[in-house]
Amino acid sequence: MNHLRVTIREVAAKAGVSHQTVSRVINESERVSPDTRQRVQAAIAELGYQPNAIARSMARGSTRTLACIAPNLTDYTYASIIDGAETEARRHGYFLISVSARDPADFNVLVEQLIASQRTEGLLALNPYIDDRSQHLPAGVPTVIVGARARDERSHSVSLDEANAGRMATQYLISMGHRRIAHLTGPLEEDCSQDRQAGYQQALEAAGIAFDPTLVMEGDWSATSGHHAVECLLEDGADFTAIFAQNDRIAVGAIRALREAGLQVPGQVSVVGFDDMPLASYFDPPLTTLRQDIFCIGCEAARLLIQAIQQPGRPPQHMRLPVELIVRGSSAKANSEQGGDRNPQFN
Amino acid sequence: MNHLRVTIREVAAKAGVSHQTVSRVINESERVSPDTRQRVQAAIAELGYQPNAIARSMARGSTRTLACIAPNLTDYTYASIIDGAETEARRHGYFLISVSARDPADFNVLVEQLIASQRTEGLLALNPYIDDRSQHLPAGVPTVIVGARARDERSHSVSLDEANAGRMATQYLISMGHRRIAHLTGPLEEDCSQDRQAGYQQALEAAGIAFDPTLVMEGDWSATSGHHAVECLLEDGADFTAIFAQNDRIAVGAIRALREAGLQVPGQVSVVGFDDMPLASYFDPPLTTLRQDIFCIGCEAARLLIQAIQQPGRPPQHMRLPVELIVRGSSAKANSEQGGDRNPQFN
DNA sequence: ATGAAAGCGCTAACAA
DNA sequence: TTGTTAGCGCTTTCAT
Repeated sequence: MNHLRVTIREVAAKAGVSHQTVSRVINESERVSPDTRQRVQAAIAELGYQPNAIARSMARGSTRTLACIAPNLTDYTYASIIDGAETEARRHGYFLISVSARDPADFNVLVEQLIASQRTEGLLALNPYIDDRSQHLPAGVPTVIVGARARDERSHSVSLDEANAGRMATQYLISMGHRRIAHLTGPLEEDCSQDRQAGYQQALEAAGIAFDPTLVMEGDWSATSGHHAVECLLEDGADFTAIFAQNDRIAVGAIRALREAGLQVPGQVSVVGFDDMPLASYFDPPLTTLRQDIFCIGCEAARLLIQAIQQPGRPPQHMRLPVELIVRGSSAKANSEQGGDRNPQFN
Repeated sequence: MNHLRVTIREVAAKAGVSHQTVSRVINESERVSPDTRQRVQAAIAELGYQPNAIARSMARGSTRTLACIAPNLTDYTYASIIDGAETEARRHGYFLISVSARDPADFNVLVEQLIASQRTEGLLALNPYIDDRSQHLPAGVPTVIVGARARDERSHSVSLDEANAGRMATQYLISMGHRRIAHLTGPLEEDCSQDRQAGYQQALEAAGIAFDPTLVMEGDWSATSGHHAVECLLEDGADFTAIFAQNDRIAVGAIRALREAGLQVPGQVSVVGFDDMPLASYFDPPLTTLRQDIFCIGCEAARLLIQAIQQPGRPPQHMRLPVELIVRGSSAKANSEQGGDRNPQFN
């Protein structure tokens, strides 16, 4: 096997044309006679010629590659967004380089290596921290923020309608007769956690229920943090008949802790999660949760980014996708004899 | 902001040196006087110069980019391998382009676009189908097969010691007194499913238990397929006191189906899964499973691939990583009064 | 220690 | 319709 790759000029020589004509053929230009095209294509096939993508990027000044920076690549949410974005990108002839940034410093290094180096033409920033002093988005490069609010005048964004989602979950629990609703959040430095909490408070307010900050516990999205939050709540003698958890893993951890304390779900405490992760319906009890079309978020983000690349002057777009409440077994009507002033752990 | 990026020549002009000297500075060559270096670095900082990665790739003939083709990017197993590989690749100065190939045709297109176009220098093929007539690995390009056996004389591979894992799970159940052990596999066209099943059969044989093909059900890795497999087994009146499922999702589906049939887990049927996925310990009952260090598999795969790129003549390496049995609540000793000849569905 | 010249493989602009 | 000439921004000889 010939290790030296065949170039456009060798094809040209073989076909008896100039290298430019070969270029026209591989770029599907109309300005080539059918006969010439035929000969060039034959030469290409015979030599097994493949255009060199880097040389094309160089000559065109366009790499047809996007960058995606996420906190990690394994969380189902991030992985799904990336999968959606990758699929959509490829439909448009783009590739996606996905990297995980463990911290803001890492994020900045990656922006430099991927964007400033012009290796990629646009950036998908998944769930960046809101503190813009620690993470620097590149100026002058198309950027789509996913899962958080845009933080400047240039960036586009795609996210859920988080506040509305928070309201929906809370309203649902209120409609089931719950008035003491604990709230287990993700890291409050993340936009989505803040927005979901805002929705939670709005729903309480709308129902005339006083917001009780002692019922709010911050977590880190892990089941362990949900478990711990409920332990703390119970230790403090908190009084609640329902829990709204900001993701399904927190919900699952919370349910475990409730069980360990001898509380029944949903008999004594109802639990609502968020995400509708793949096995949400296989937990015991099956999780009531807010479903987001996470693959779609990734697709839309990639679509927006490619539009931004191809139409530079375009004003920033901000997409908000809806969520859907999926009612399963982890939530139920509040027990009427179980008053809001009795601590459920003593039932 | 100047949209036209600053080049090496502008830096050179500003520093009063040739562009080549700037090149030496950014490539950390020794052959530059401290004084010149200083001036160049000042000019770089002042102009905000960033080397163009594509031009460097072009000039060097090396893109420092790897390709990773996976069936999808969302399965926890694939996502973890990719995360591990990406992290390791970056430690070595490489980026990773990850794509999902929905079918073998897609796989071949991607190989062409990513490898043959010389956009990437090596390939990580996750769990490719064993049928090598449908998926064409590139010749002459460093390749590491992950999660399957190497299919040619050139490719490297990283995978679990699947057969041994299958034996371990089965031996464990046998040691708990089970003799009628059903086996729920993944798609049998995948190497790992075959190998795990081989281990299962070996363990039975070693224990003098006849292999009963009616106890083996093929699935597609989904919880639904596990659920369905158990339904079929029960409908057929199959006789078993334990199940070895080839992944945790299948196990979870199986447990659901057993419950629906009124069977207790692990009271009447023990279940062992595979993977130790993140919430395995949060299911009811917590899953007994085989844990694999999946992030490590990704790291090793990337390490091997980069070695293969940097030392072309290197003979193919084949790494096999161990698994670990994690005993939790879904498995228990076989009920002595629950004979091997009674159908558990009638208990 | 530094600079000049020659490409890497391709596309784009202009000629013919 | 086709060919010629210049680069793209950098690295790599080879001089000096």
